[in-house]
Amino acid sequence: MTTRVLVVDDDAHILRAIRIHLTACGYAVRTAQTGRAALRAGAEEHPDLVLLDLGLPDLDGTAVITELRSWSTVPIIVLSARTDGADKINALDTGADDYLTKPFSMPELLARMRAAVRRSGSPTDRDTVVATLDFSIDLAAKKVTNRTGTQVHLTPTEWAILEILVRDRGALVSQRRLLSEIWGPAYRTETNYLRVYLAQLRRKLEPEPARPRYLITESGMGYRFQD
Amino acid sequence: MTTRVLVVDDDAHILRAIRIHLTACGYAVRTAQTGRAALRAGAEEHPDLVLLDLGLPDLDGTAVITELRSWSTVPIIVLSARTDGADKINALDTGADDYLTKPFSMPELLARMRAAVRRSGSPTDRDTVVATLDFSIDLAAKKVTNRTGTQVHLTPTEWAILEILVRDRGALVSQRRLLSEIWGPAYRTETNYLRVYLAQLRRKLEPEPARPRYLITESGMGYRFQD
DNA sequence: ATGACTCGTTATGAAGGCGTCAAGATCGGT
DNA sequence: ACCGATCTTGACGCCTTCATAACGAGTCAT
Repeated sequence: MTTRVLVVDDDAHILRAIRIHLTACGYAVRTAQTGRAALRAGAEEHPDLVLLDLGLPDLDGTAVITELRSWSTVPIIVLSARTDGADKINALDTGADDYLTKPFSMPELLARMRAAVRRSGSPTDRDTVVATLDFSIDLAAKKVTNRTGTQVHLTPTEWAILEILVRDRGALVSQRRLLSEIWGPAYRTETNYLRVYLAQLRRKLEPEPARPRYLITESGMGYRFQD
Repeated sequence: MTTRVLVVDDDAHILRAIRIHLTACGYAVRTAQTGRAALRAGAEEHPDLVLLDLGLPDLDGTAVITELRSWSTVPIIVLSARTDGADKINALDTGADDYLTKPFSMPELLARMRAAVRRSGSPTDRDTVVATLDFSIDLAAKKVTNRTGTQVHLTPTEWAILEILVRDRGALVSQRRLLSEIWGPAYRTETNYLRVYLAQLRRKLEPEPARPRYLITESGMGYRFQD
């Protein structure tokens, strides 16, 4: 679930510096040095975010924005050495989401990237539906639908547990984390609660509650949601 | 369809200057000089955009952002005299969409406002008419029609609740969000109100008010409009 | 085999949430 | 000032949900 960033700049040094920083912060980085390469990479890889320098050798920066915007709503943050106000306004009105003037501070860029990704993530509601063979879970609508199409009713606690497990689907979630997040840190040792609620969830979701396919127990460690 | 902007700043001069500029550009401007007034105005008027100064007399600016973000996704642009990088990052991570340092150029602010509104605008509006087997709701005309074709009369509060539920039809809407959007953040815990009005809506809309088909209660979490 | 341990399952009293009704309070128009 | 519509507020009984305990099954080391 890493965020994929397309970085476009004609200066190989800057490109390298940004790549190192972003990779260290957990982003998957793809780079392009020309406008055409940027458009190709955008179409091929559908990045979650674009960092765009306006001073490209082949195409005007605003042309890249226009072209991208003709088919995509991916957030675009412009990085530019031009301090001219008209450039800023032009880029923003063409479809850019944000505009930073070089030199900028790396922490600020990272904060603006987080803000841009956060914005683009929620309203579109794409990744919020997790479907299996037997049921599907809509995290945004807080809705679980059966294979027959009927809705499954979950209590607040059941939903809280399922939500954590599904958000980190595939990964092992420790009992401690579940208990701390739902009941509070003081209940870290009440593993009893988890057994009760996991049983209820299995009865409601699993085709064969006695032999769980999705809500897996890792004995002594925690639980895992498996697709 | 003019864009309504809430401008928050403790300095009356700046407030006045911004108001004049924005009004001249076709925005509908509402102002607030304190954090509390801002939160009240936000809940009452549902602005399309918030311009927020961080240096308020009563509340910390980030507290205002947090409170707004607990129930609203309205774009927030922070205007601040603080040039400190940490403030910027903090505000952005709390939920702000953009951050401008004073003094800023008016054209740039306007361009960033256009970008923020553009982003937030379109993805939410779906069909304005929602029809079920028993009634149909016209969100644009604010009208509800019975199966027999007669119009159902709703009070303003009833309509406000129904509108929120129908706009996010299928999704669970938390009690907190309903109360914050309609009565204001201070009424977050008055779940009593919701019970009364949901009962009234059911009596007017449901074929069998005792056994709701459309206005579903999710105990402990919120309400859902089901098609 | 025994005991220690973890897990799944079920049952139950208590607490809190919910629907309902009805009586004041408030507001707006005549 | 009056009246109707609307909103607030409190009280009551029902129902859902929660915490908790008890018990059986499986696993592992001794």
